[in-house]
Amino acid sequence: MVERNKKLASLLDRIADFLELKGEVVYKVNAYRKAARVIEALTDDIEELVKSGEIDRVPGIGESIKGKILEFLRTGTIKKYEELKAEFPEELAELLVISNLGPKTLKVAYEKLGVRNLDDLIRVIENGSLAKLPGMGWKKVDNIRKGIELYLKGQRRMFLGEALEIANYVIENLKPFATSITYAGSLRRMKETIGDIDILATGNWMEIMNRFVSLHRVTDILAKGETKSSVMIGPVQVDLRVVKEDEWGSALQYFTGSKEHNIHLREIAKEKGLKLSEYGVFRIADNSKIAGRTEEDVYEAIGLCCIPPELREDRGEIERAMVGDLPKLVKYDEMKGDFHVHSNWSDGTSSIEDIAKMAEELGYEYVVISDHSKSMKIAHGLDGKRLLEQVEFIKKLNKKLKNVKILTSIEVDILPDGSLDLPDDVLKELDWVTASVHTRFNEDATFRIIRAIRNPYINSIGHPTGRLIFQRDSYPADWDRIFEEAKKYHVCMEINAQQDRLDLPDYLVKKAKDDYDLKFVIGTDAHHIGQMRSIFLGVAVARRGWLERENLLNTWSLEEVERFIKSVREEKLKLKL
DNA sequence: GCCGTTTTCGGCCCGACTGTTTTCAGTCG
Repeated sequence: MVERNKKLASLLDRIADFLELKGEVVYKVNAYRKAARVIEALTDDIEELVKSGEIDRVPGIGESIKGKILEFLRTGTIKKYEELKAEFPEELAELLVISNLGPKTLKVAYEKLGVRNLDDLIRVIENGSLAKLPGMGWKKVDNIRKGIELYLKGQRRMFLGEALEIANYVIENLKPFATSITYAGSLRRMKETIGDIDILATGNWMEIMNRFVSLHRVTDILAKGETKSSVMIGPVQVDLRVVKEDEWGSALQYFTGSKEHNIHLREIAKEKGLKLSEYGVFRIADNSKIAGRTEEDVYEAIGLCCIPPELREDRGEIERAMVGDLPKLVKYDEMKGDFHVHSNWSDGTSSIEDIAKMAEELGYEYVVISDHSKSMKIAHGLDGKRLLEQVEFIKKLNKKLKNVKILTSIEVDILPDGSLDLPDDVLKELDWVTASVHTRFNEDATFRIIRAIRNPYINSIGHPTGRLIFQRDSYPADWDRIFEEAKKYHVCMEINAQQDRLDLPDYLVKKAKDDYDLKFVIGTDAHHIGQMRSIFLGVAVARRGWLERENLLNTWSLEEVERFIKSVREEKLKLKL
């Protein structure tokens, strides 16, 4: 995420909060919110866009907000924000994230009861004065109390992999009783983290709902009805909805989202005299239903081709679907190899033979064994001598293997000065070389990565941002410069498929593809053969990054990959001369 | 505040639920 964009977005968000508290018209508030989302999603620094004049073409940013952006770039803040901050306590706006407590209620509590922060709010709930306000009552106050409890617990999102496991458990157990059943929401869009799980089914609602709430792993039943039930499975909320067969497509479309995608879609429907809801597509004129049974029907009725769930974030996919020009995304079942697996030669627990066997089982043509290099002492990293022993070992093993080839490799450490942890005369013996940063996560890594990219034997950068989801942010880095250099030196970006990495993240994948036409490799970074199965998480990131076959080496045959490696090495040696 | 092969003004996504209402406001997804 571009740091400056993030700061600007949060400032605009806060202005929206204050305006909402002030009672401004909702459209004005929404305009600021939308602009904040748009700016946050930009992969280019907002200052660059202003300089180049491209800012005028960014949807959702008009004269007024553009003026505030200029002001922000000039002064580091926005006068309107400072004024509003003088009018309302900042802490008050923060309370808006509490469920069941909206701006209207909060405004009245502030004006009539002097509520300025969470402590004040709890106090007026306890002493009953909030319930006495006009339009309020004990039930509303009770719901706000529940909202506060949730807020204090700090709702944790979960990894995509965790959510999929739970969703699949529910679906497997309900499948025998449903005509159709699948997961929807951010899970179906394969977002990197998931809040709660939405499952959609058709069939006999009573049977399905009964089975659902009595699943073994259910720890709490929150609600049970004809169309919607909610349970807790451990700390995770799972919602199940049962819909009619002829509403399956529109319901699936609606519940898959994203919200932004759906809003944009409905605007387009409206322009065409249509109305889109979870119940179907209707002609506004006579309220007749023209689609709803399948998602394809729904999109088609609005004049679009069906958009893969991973793209539904309103980042240009709707415009592309209107002209029938969606990317042909890589598919989950077309992976022909894994570019990053550790063996028991370093810190992995599986033998190279077992890794080969697993690769065969997964239907691969090749697997890249890349252990750690020597400076990773904790991981028993390989020095030059042991690495060359491993290369000899693999050469012999390859002669015995029939269906799969092991490519020799190393995950060589990029040292603090940008040099590599192994000499070139060792690296040149390998089929593939991945270079990764494993130290000094707080320092800007741009020059280190660029120096590594310029090495003639490097093929890819491993987990390029170094982030750990929920745990550690990316180190600061100038991705434009890195991608530019990677393009010049034919270096691929890894999409690391470990569930807590997913690195490169989807938005940078899209940027690297769109702006620099880079190539990518998915590596599971497996330390045990079981983890090789998680490659689908990497494919999900690739799809969310709009990748097609030509962008992703894993979809290529062994022959294509070897040809690519050979030509790239020749090119790079030429550059060196 | 943004936006325009219906427009430079007058619109702005759709529906459900809840609670406090006697016709609707607030909140949510």
